[in-house]
Amino acid sequence: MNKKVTLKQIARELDVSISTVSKALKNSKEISEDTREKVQAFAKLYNYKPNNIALSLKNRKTKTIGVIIPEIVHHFFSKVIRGIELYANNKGYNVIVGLSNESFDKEVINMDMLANGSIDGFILSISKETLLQQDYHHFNETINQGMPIVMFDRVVKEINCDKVVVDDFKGAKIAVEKLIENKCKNIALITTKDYVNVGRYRTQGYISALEEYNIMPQPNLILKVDDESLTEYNLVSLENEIKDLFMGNPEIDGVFAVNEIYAITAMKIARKLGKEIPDDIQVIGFTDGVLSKHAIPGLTTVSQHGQRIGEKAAELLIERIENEYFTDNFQTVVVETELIERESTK
Amino acid sequence: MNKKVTLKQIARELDVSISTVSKALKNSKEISEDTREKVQAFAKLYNYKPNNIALSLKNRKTKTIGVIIPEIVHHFFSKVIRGIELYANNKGYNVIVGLSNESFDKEVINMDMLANGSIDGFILSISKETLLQQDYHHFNETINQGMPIVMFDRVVKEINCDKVVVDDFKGAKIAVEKLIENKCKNIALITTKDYVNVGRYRTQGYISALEEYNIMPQPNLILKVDDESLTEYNLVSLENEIKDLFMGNPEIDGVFAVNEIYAITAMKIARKLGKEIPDDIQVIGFTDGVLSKHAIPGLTTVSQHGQRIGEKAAELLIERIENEYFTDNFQTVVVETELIERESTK
DNA sequence: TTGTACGCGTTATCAA
DNA sequence: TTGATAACGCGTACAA
Repeated sequence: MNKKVTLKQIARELDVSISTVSKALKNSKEISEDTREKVQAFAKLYNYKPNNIALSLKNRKTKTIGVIIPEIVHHFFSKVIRGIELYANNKGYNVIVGLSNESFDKEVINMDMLANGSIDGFILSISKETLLQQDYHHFNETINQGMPIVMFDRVVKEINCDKVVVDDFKGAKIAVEKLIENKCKNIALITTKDYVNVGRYRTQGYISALEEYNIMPQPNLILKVDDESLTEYNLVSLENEIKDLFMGNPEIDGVFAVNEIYAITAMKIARKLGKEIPDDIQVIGFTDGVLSKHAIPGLTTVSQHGQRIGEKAAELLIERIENEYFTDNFQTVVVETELIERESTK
Repeated sequence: MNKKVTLKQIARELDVSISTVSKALKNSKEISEDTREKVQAFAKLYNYKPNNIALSLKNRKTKTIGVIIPEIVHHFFSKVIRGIELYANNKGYNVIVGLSNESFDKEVINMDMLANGSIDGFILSISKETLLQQDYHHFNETINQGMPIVMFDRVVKEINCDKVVVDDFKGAKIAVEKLIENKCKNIALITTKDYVNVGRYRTQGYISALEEYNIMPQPNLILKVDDESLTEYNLVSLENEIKDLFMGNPEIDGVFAVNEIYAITAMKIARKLGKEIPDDIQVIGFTDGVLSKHAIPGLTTVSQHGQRIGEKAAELLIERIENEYFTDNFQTVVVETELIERESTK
């Protein structure tokens, strides 16, 4: 077992000083060709690589990005991570991932673990519990210590930092407009409780589209799903709520749902109730994941371009890290959505 | 902006030595109650936290695990990561994620980046390209440098290390036996090319189940999907291959597919060809992801318990790290599969 | 009770 | 051309 070699060991072995070795490996002109070759050959033989930790300590830079997300078993978030990885790796950065699991405490603990020197900056999406409690002190403290943060998707106006968001409002509006243009007269909305701001914006987009066409929003057509558990979708209760929605409003001929699960479940329930898709009811979801693509019929969805969001977030963060201006000029980048049409609409 | 405080700054401020501060913060009896309180109060005020990097350098331990996987936008792998995170965080470890994107080069580069001091050990699943080339030198080099590795799912017998695998053979066998018991007479297999060993084992399980029941495996019922791109499923060509399979063998009344996508696609094609599921054809897949759960009809699958695999891998790795025996006694842990029955079988 | 000195691995500056 | 020294931040054995 050949443990990792250090400069010191090479120096001892070759009977020169540590700094000579260091310089020789950097091809410094100060060192004679002779020793340079000798050192480099030896280093190559023993596969010398500088120790990242020592470099981090010296440079006060870790070349590592911390990512905190609520959940990783989730198509959107994993796409974002892929985007972050892609961009960060290209720039020579590593990515450390922490999961908040939608919990405030875990979010704080994870950030604490990483904020003490392990990383150069954060990319994060806020947990539901944090949004609910509206306690954002940990973000501000981190920023105050000179550690830049970029938020994505679930962002919050109370914090001053770079942000990358989807145009939830516009994405939803375009989707609902599509349904209206497709002759839907009674369009239901299946959304989250209002404290999840992306859900709120999408709800507003829905209403705005209706108003655009002088359609009066009907409160009874709006279902705000009660997901008390925060993390796991309770399928049975979701199905029941949607069933009640359809049974109570048989005139529904279009559905806009703020995520894939809601949309897929709506399709399932509709068909159980004897409705054909898209003939009787047209459905559009949000988030272009595997479910939408492989559903039968294929689900028309608003794609968020998760990977692009990740890349952009990484770009903003690395920009700040490398230029060391941490305090002003914050931007909010909007990544456009795209309506991907499949068979659940006409 | 209050930059992070160090021991040195506290010492200077309070006009004591650095080591006094250090000891005081550790509640050492050596230090007088007086100074202890003074120091602790000051530290608390300025929110002192020891610098992880400095600790890592000193202790030669980073308390960080490196995870290299081929792809993160993938239900199974993200579940494994969740399991790793869960266990690792509990033990005070962080998780750094690298994506090989199924490429040999990226796998090597990513490991190189992390192996130089950034982490204490690896958990990884081998990329398809690496499996194809059968070049495993980077794993051995890493191990030889005293860095422990735990492999999961896509493992390889050539490397001596701890492994966590699914019993692909048994899982497949049980699935196919189920089909046979359900009166299927002509069971097709949709699998990968043989160099993906999990596909190979599942194929063997399929054959073994047939033989158990004295059924002669029919080569024309076995489809080895040609996924040249390695990373992205080419849906159209997949659909065509499956269509040819069904058209060429109308007697097929059961399908076992080695992953979700193959299974879902098989269901889709079967129905396009006018077959009812499960009445005309019963289908079982492998990997219990969102697709299986939300498909209509729900897909019966062999669940791999990804999260448990991740937890176990983390446990094995941390065990080695903390006990510093890196060279022998390697174990291969088999995580049992479970057949989850839904509506695609009778 | 407090402080000094050293080492973790590296690089940069300055001295020889 | 080479080497010694300091510094990054911390903890600890040992000296005062």
